[in-house]
This record gives sequence, structure tokens and C-alpha cells, in this order.
Amino acid sequence: MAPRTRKPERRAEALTRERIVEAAVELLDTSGEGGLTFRALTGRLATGPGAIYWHVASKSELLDAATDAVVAAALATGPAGSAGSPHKEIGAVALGLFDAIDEHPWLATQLATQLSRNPWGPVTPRIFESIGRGVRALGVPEGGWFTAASALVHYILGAAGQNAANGRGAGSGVDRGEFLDSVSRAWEALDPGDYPFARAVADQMRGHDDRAEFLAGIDLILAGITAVHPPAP
Amino acid sequence: MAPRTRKPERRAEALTRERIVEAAVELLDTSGEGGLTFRALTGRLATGPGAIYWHVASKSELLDAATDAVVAAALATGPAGSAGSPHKEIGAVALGLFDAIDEHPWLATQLATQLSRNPWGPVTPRIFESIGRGVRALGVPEGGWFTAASALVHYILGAAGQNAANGRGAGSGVDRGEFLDSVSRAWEALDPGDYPFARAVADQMRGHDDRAEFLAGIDLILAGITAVHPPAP
DNA sequence: ACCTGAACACCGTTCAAGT
DNA sequence: ACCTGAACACCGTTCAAGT
Repeated sequence: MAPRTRKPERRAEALTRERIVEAAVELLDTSGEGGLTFRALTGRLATGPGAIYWHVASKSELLDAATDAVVAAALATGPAGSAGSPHKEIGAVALGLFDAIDEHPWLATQLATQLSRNPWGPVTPRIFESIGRGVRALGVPEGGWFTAASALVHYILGAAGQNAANGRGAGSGVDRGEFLDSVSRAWEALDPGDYPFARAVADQMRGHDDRAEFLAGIDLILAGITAVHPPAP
Repeated sequence: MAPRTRKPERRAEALTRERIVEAAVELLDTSGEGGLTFRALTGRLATGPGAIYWHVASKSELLDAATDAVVAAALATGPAGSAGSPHKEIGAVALGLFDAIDEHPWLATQLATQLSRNPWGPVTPRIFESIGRGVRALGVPEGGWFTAASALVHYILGAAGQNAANGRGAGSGVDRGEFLDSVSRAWEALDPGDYPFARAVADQMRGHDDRAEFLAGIDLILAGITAVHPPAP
């Protein structure tokens, strides 16, 4: 037993970048964005801050790594091309990200922060790739790939951010229906001269289903792509 | 002179919530997101932290107020309905936000943060209203208003966040062409098995124009809206 | 090469005290 | 009602020292 110590893979003791990122994700999931501190991290990993800084350059690098790890996992489900149609495949990828944000609420803010600080980091090509395959399968001519994929990616990230706080009501304690109702009433109470549209739409907002609405937006963009690039007959 | 002191409006000395928000925006513009601290703020306003806390509940409320102020200003240009067509009007609103983020780079992160923390705060109805008027003018039936406006708003916010760092190269010191070129080469160097699409599209990415690409995405969504809701003959 | 942990500079926020 | 400013708790990061 314990013969050569050649591959101590399973040792929980070894401090690696991976283990640090893992612990960071757990802390973020458990205690939210404010929960990730070097104090909490050293406590959980039973080390000092110096040990963490040996593997990771800064807190923001750690956050980037956590974000990348969660996004990669979200995009890895669904073996690429598994869905029936390109349309469905794009929807599946989008919903994968949507659900990841639902499970890891900190991801919305962090994705936005990371993408606006470093828009061309590792996360962007990951998402582009998953969406892009669907775009290509849709029959869009090569010249339109970048624009079509960009539009979808931007929509997905924007929508995901906006819908993040709507989650399954986890933590907030307030019922989602009640919450939307109060927002809807707030919109109805806006100045009629300044906000005619918001008031008119308040009722639709009240009853809307995040997921369905999210997919309806995808459908709208796909319809636009098809209209601009009609499939060959 | 100085007869009754009834309306000391112009006195620079009076500390008001407005003046605090104004100073916060200036600090953010000058020194970036990290530049807004209560120390810097008290220095600039010549007071103590307690004075600021009398007018503002917390730093995050102050950030929200700064965001709202800048967004309101960005949407206020263009007297609503001034553009020729609904299509152009939506484009103008979108570009207004796009440019605001270009001028205030911190706005991208802050918008994303605020919208994912409090998606139904004052900023949302503002943007919805501006976009929504265009949607209505487009002839979309009332039942489709919420979905169409949501799709546009989400796209705009997502794209704006992603493009924020591309600004006029202000601060970075690196030429934009050079920068995109290096990113493009990085994408071309990705694993061919894992990233076929990203590699194929790297060249289009290299030469792309943010603004034009942004508007092309708007066009795509508008085409989708028109396809789903064909205008009455 | 990897880890320890005390120390540093700085932060948001509070609050008793003033006017 | 509005402002002052010292004090508090906490944070990310560093670094001389250990193994």
C-alpha cells in the first residue's frame, strides 16, 4: 500500500490551481459574489494567502478562471450536433448558458464584467464556437457568419444578464409572480407622458415566462438570419 | 445683492445628491471603476464621508444613480421620433447607448451589474421606452411588443458590453488594428478539432468595424421582427 | 518548488459629536 | 437638518522566512 507516491492524483491535500478554482466556484455558489474572499478561501483550503498567490496571480484572474470553468462545463453538455435541427441546436446552447446562469447567479455579473474588460478572452471563442456551428448548419453563406453569430451571442449574453436575478426565487424569499406583479404595477404608475410604451407593455411583462421569452427572442433573430440569408431552394 | 438667500441654486458649496452623483461620474470617467472611492469623493467635494452618507445610502446606490444619470442623458438626445423611419429611430437609440458606453467605459460593466442585480430598476423602463416606440411605429401588433422590444434591448446591452473595451483606444495605448490582428491570430491558433468555426471566422473578426457590426445586428433583428410580423399591405 | 502567516495599505461604513 | 472626522471591521496583496 502507498507504494511509490507516483501519482497522488486523489490526494485532497495537494494545492493546485484547479482545486483553488473549484473552491472559488463553491464559495461563489454558496455565498454569492461577496462570499469569495481570500480569507474564506484560505479557510476552506486550509492554507495561507501566499499559497494561493503561488498558483493564481490575482483575485480577478481567479474570477476569470471560475467563469471560464463554469461556461466550459455548461457548453460541454450536449455533444454538439446532437439536436435535430440547427435551430434546435442553437436553442440548446443558448438554454445551456441560460441555465448555467440560473444555477450560478454570480455568473451573469461576472460574464459581463469579464467580457467588457477582456472581450476576447477564452470565454468568447468558446461561446462563438458553439453558436457558430449552428449558424453554419443553418446555411448562412460564409460572409455572414461573423455578423450572425455575433448577433446571437450578444443577445444571449444580454438576455442572460437581465434574467439572472429572476431565478427560481432562491434566496430572495419573494414569490416570482408577486414580484413581477409589483414591477408591473410600478411600470403602470409611470408618467403617462414620458412612458406610454412601458405602461402599455406592463401587462405583458407581468405574465411573461423568462425561458419562453428568451427562446422567442432567439426565434426572432433566427427568423432575421433566414430572411437576410434565404436558404437555397 | 444677496438679498434673501431664498434660492441658493448656483452655490457650488451646497452638498446635494445631484452634486455627489455628478462628482462620481467625473471620477469614474477620469480614473475608471477603481477610481470611485469615498476617499476620492470626499477629497473632491471637500467633506467627510458622513456628509455623503447623509445624501446617499451606499456606494452601490451611488453607482446606480450615476448609471441612471448617464443613461438618461444618452437617451435624451434625439427628440423621439425625429429620425425618418422607425428603423432609423431604433438605430439612433441603439447608437446613442453605444456611444455613451464608448465615452464612459465603466458604464458597460456597471449597466450589466445593475441590470443583473436589479433588472427592473429605473434604467430598464427608460431603455424599453425608447426602443419600444420604434417597435410600435414599425407596425408590430400589440401582442408582440414585449418580445420584440426585449430582444432588441437584450441585444443592445449584450453588444454594448462586449464592445466597450474596443473604444477609441483611449488609455490602452495599443492600436486597435494591431490589437484585433493579434486576437485574430490567437483564434487562428486554436485547436482545429475544437474550434473549427472560430478559426474560420477569425479573418472576418480581424477586419470588423464595431459600429457597423453593431448596426448589422440591429438590422438582423429588425428583419426578423418584420418577417414574424409582416406589415399590413 | 511550494507554502506559511504576519504585516501593509486601503476600502466602505458607522456614529458620537458638533452646528 | 446637515455635516465632521476619528474609528472599525474587513479586504487584496506582499514578502521575509521556512521546508
